[in-house]
Amino acid sequence: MARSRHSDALRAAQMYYLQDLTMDAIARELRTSRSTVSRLLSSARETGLVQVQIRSPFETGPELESQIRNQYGVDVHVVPVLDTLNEAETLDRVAMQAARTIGPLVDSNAIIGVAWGATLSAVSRHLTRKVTHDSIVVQLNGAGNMQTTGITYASDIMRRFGSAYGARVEQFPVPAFFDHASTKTAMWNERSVQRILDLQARMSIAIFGVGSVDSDYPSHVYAGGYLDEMDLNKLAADDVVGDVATVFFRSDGSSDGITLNERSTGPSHEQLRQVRRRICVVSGASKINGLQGALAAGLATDLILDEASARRLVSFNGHA
Amino acid sequence: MARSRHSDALRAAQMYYLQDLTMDAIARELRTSRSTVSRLLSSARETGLVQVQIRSPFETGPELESQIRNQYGVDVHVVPVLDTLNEAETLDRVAMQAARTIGPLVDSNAIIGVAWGATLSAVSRHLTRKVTHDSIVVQLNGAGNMQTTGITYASDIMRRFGSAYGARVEQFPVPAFFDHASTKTAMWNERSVQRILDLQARMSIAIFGVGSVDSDYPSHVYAGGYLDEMDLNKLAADDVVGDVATVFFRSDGSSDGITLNERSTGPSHEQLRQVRRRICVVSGASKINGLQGALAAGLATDLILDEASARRLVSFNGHA
DNA sequence: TTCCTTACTGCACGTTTGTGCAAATAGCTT
DNA sequence: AAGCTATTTGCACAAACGTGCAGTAAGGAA
Repeated sequence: MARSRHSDALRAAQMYYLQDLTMDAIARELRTSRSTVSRLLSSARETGLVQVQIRSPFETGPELESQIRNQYGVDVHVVPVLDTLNEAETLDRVAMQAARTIGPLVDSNAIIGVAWGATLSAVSRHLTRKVTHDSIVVQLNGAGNMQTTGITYASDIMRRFGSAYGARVEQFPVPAFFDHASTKTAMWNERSVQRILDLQARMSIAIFGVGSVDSDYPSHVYAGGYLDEMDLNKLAADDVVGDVATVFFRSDGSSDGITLNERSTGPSHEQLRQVRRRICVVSGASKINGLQGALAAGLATDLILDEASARRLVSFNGHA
Repeated sequence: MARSRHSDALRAAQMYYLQDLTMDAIARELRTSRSTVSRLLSSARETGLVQVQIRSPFETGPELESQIRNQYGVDVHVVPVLDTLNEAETLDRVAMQAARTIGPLVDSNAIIGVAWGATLSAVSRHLTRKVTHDSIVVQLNGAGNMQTTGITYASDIMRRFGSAYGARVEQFPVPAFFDHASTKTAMWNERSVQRILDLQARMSIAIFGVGSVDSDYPSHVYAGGYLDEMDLNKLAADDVVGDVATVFFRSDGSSDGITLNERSTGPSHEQLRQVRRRICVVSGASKINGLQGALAAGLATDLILDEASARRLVSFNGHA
């Protein structure tokens, strides 16, 4: 029976983590084999029954973190990685740690806004389960583009978030950018769209990466058929350095007069800043410019990034 | 340098618990040996840098817990132990789990009231370290008796609490019971005593066991030279079933008219009930009667006890 | 400098833990 | 009941881990 399985996992977890017994001893008490106990414990970790937290007492923690914390006023988690790892490995490690960091922040009745992109995709693959009630995962911005509807890619991300937290998933079935601002206006009056916008307005957590215009490894937005050449030229002319959820900004955080934003489906920066917890995940030193702009715009309350980027971010501001 | 040691421990902990690397891999990244990493991780756990939490989603948890929760309105943690273990082993396991359960509740600026006794002694030996600021550990009741000052015994407990949480320790250098109520009145007007009483009045957490009159394994209070035969007779005549911090109560939780309480140095039940978190630790089925009285008196907000006792507590009330 | 004390490191060994695989069991369908 | 599929279990082996011990480095006193 599934009932006893769950409660066995609980007992095993208590004995293992709280009483420091060996799996062997636990197996004897539960009258089962040691390997079953090993699996019970795995599933206990997997389902979020056991939560490992690292509370970095930041008065003594690495000064990198407190430096960033002070400069930008965000709660920062630096992920230690060797500088020699390649982008993909780094992303994987950052994503894994981001997923575990996000876990404790998610709670029942949360409305979780989720963007899409390579970073979020990686994060979504490492989420640890956690039981919550009446939570909702809502897509922050449309994912359709000129070639595909982009739906499957973004919806995979959303689905993983939803199933990790037992939350209802609300997709946003619109393109990333409209061709005409007037179409957006029209759509924004549709009740089906308003339902999503209403959820977004009530978000308690938002999770996103950043796009950076000059990334070596350009974000999907800049390379994936979402924008045509004219759009890209206009972005350059407007001094855009990056985006969050397909809404663009300049290095100083400003975004006034960037016309492309009028056709974008992501939440305005003003709206985003209303959200209580705004978690930004960044991996890869090439995103520095975008990240700097996003921080200047005050888009994040929590920042999770790799050590190399953290270093560059500090020196970036240091001699700027 | 101690600096790099601490931050290595942090990095190692992040890599081990958040990125799922093996100690071997971490050792290579930190350019040290695997055994050093093992030790770094031990110290990270030891110092509370890593915190393992088990969040029992009680809608599906063992019904024992929710039954007690509903009957007595306390937050309960049942410690799984085989019924066949002896008292000492059970106490040890309960104490270990109690210590880990208490950890997350202790915070900076806390004033922690601590009683003494076999249970608290065991708990104090298993506390996990946690860095806090400006916390104070204050002794709940005097420990002197007719034969000894009881100071070393109780003060060991206090000292362990203090050093685990980096808290200042405030002992209460009075006997457990005065011979004359008038002496107590006099002492209670002394400024040195008032300083302690003032701290007690501002406690945010209180931690105590229960004494049970008919325990097979009688509490120190009933056997240790604290009370003479006349006192014990009077307790029996008053229908006393147990005590918390040397303040007695009856099975229904009442304590009016128990004259011995006028000579006791522990906090009155009324005062104790003012404390936000009141954590009661109980091990051993023979304490059921005392525990039942303590719960009836509403002395605890949190209860940590072994499974066998939990079962007896439920059936006790079931056919009562 | 030399000697002493203390704390840390890596090795080697025994213990503990994860996991592929085959057997067993449970759940369903016909 | 039989037959099928999907899980779950225990075994056995390899991988990962903890710890006593001896060697080494880092301070401190004479």
